[in-house]
Amino acid sequence: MTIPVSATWGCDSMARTLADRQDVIPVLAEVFRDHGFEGASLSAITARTGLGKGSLYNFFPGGKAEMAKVVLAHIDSWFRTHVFEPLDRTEGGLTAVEAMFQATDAYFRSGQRVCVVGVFALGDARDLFTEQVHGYFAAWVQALAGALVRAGRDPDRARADAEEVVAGIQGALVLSRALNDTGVFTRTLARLRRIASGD
Amino acid sequence: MTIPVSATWGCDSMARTLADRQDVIPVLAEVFRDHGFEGASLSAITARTGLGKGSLYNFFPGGKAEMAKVVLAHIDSWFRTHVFEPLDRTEGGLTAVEAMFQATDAYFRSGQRVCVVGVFALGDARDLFTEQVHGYFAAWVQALAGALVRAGRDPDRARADAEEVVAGIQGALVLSRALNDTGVFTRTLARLRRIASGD
DNA sequence: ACGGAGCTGTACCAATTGGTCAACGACGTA
DNA sequence: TACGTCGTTGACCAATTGGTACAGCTCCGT
Repeated sequence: MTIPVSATWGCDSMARTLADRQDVIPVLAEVFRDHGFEGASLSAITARTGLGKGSLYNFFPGGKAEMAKVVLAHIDSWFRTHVFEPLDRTEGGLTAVEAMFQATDAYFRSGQRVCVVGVFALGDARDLFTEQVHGYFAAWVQALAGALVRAGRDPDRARADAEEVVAGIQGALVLSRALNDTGVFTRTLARLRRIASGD
Repeated sequence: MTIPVSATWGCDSMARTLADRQDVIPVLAEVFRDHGFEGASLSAITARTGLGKGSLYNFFPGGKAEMAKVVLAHIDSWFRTHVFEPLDRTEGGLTAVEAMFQATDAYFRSGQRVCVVGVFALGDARDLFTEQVHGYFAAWVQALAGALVRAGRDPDRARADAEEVVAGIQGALVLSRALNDTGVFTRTLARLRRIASGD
């Protein structure tokens, strides 16, 4: 009945548990992305990850809530290193801003992939993960606004522009998914680029 | 135990069921708004509406799916009469556009209320109500783009602007809810107004 | 070779899910 | 006053939910 682990795995062992927990996180992210927090049932999670409940609760003793927290932390970390910190490091130019748009377009697959944090923000999950949901968007707006200020924009205007860009990205995700048209996302991103570069 | 219907209602009878079914729809909309489609459990619905499951299934034999369809139709109808049609009727000016922004701000309570269609669009429910989700946003973009064209804007530009405004509204809902700050919604709406009026 | 540590699948749990249905009782008519 | 109609209720259903417990397994250090 049961297949020996080594038969399907066959590598050295120490890395096993650590590697697996790490490897599972992106899969969990996809499940939460597709179904939201409430909709991500344990059966869906076990099916997509290929892990039994035992393993899942071994990795994440806190159950679904901990899985979601880890996923949010993983996303936050990705955006911090690939988007927020490059923006923070930028001096005068707008190349980091353009890099942000490219990273965003790639990450969300031109609107075919939805934002987990955005999905959480719209539902009940917001109140379970207030901190992380708030932190993600606040960090994004702040990083972008800072970069715009350093590019010479008026601080109030920079903050307003940053809010509009971040909101615009989220809205483009909603709209392109609703209309099932990646063109909407691409076009909206193009217009947001213009806003970011100061019209 | 049971209170006679006439004691709480006291009107003529023929209208009763019809009136009730109509009255329930906004309550259903609130439940779907708060919890999404999957999250709107029948127990939550019975609690908020005060109706037993029997009455619910008497009004909506199709169950949750029919309730959601009716809610979507109700929302669509509201937007058609209060937003889309005024936009369609407008001739040259932008007063209907400004009216749209005011109606939108009031409807979404400056971002404290979320868009049911947007919530559905991001989740599994999109594929259950493809038609209605698509129709709502397509109609909005089209009505707004038409008004902008009639106000003298280049058709391609008008469509891009309309997409950006509608997406921006949805994004502002996400962002203001995530940051728990209605100011974000108000500010973003102000900037979208500028886009709509041609910078 | 042995033993312990820890990963894994799975049976099981109470609670809840969406949905059904038969009995109840309020109503208008006669 | 009696009756038939019909909306309503809440118990009940199988299925599924998130979560627990545990026995069995593989693996590693000794």
